[in-house]
Amino acid sequence: MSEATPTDIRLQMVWQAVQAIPPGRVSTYGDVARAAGLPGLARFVGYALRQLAQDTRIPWHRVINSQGRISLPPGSEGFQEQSQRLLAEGVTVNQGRIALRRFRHDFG
DNA sequence: TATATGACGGACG
DNA sequence: GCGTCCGCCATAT
Repeated sequence: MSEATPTDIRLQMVWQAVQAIPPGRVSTYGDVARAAGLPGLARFVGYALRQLAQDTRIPWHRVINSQGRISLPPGSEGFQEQSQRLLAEGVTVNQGRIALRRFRHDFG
């Protein structure tokens, strides 16, 4: 049996924080990291989302960068997927730019 | 062991 | 608004 490594634990924390983002709202990598108890590890959040399977039920599309933009290559499949999912939730997206209210995990 | 890369962020110019 | 640098963590080679 293999034990959970520190990285495995962190991945769980991040996914849990992402799952807490309600529909129609978005959060940033940095905020998710803080909500997961990993302040400053925004980059790790990107890594965590990258590990998700395509059939995951975790709302990864609600995570954008601090600039209010989608952090995926413009025009890429993932980019379009994220844009479409956000639009489907009523979130306004223009050329990868999100004009919307950020969801604050604890800070309302 | 060292270096490069990545779904980041903040400071600077 | 945009590009560059540096700091952050984990992984790939």
